[in-house]
Amino acid sequence: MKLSTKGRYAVTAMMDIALHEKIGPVTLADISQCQGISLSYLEQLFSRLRRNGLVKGVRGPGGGYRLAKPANEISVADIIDSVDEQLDLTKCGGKGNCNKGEQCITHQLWFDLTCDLHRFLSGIKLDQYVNRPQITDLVKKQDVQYGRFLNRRTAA
Amino acid sequence: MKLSTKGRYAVTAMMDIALHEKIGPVTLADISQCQGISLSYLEQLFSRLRRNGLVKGVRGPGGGYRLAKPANEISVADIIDSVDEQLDLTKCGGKGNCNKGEQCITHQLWFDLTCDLHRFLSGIKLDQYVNRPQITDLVKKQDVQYGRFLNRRTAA
DNA sequence: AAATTCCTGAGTAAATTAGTCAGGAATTAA
DNA sequence: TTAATTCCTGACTAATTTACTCAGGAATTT
Repeated sequence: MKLSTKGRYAVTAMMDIALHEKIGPVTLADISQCQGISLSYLEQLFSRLRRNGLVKGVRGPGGGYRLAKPANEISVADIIDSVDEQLDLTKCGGKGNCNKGEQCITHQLWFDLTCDLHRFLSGIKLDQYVNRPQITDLVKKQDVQYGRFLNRRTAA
Repeated sequence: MKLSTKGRYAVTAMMDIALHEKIGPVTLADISQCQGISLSYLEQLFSRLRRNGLVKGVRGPGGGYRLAKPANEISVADIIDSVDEQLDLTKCGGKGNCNKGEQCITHQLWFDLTCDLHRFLSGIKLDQYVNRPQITDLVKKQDVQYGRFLNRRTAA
């Protein structure tokens, strides 16, 4: 696990999709424009999110990305792990050979911290933010601003 | 706040000092050798740790660095904030102008997350690890291995 | 058939991390 | 008082990661 802007981009994009689940698939082009992330970079990130089973791609007009499972089953930890592919803070990848084959003095600290942090971020699911009026209002407003989903009938 | 290898280096180094508080100041040369971090990089990091009031430098032979306050008053968050100088995960630095002057849809999420994470890492103090037999044993063993503190009388 | 969108991979630019080098300032011990 | 030790500073470089660009193909819808 690492915590940097890359993971933030991924979570932001996933949130955008989660917030529009009821409308239908969300295109990367839309996310790119509305969230200010380059399209190609999003494609890189989504390639990983897809391989990790967090999203499903739908091709063709009207297509885009949807969540591959319910929003209450996708955690911030899942997303960050998908794009950063680092599961822990230890130098040694949890093996305990961080200092010339032996444990370094902070191995235990990082090991514990990784567990705690992972547990913590695993507890934060996408759906926790999806239904806050504070956020849904903001989303509606911004969708109008960007002219999103204008000629789309709401999906099943 | 960011969570990367830079912060890990800093925490590792601080732990090394905390673990030897009773013996006396710890030199960056020692830390460099024992923890496998380049001396000059350590100097960069300690420049910040010093300016942030976490360590005190003691010059001259027998010198080194000590903690500027008790180990139970120094948290992992303090250390990471010192070297990474980023207090939050939001794109906008907490200002809420992340998307063309307005809040982006994930502002609240990052804002909350930052608070939680900060609180969490603030709760982990250096002294929590200093007295674990598991760790002190390891330290003693490695100190012998590296020939540390051989001709030093234990300090006050 | 044409438009849309995902999807892939290779390549580049920018930022951050990590390390190198050179030299000076304070302190201790011989 | 000299020499050794150690902090301390700043400028520079290398490596890695992050972010972006470009080009083109595959599936799907209209």
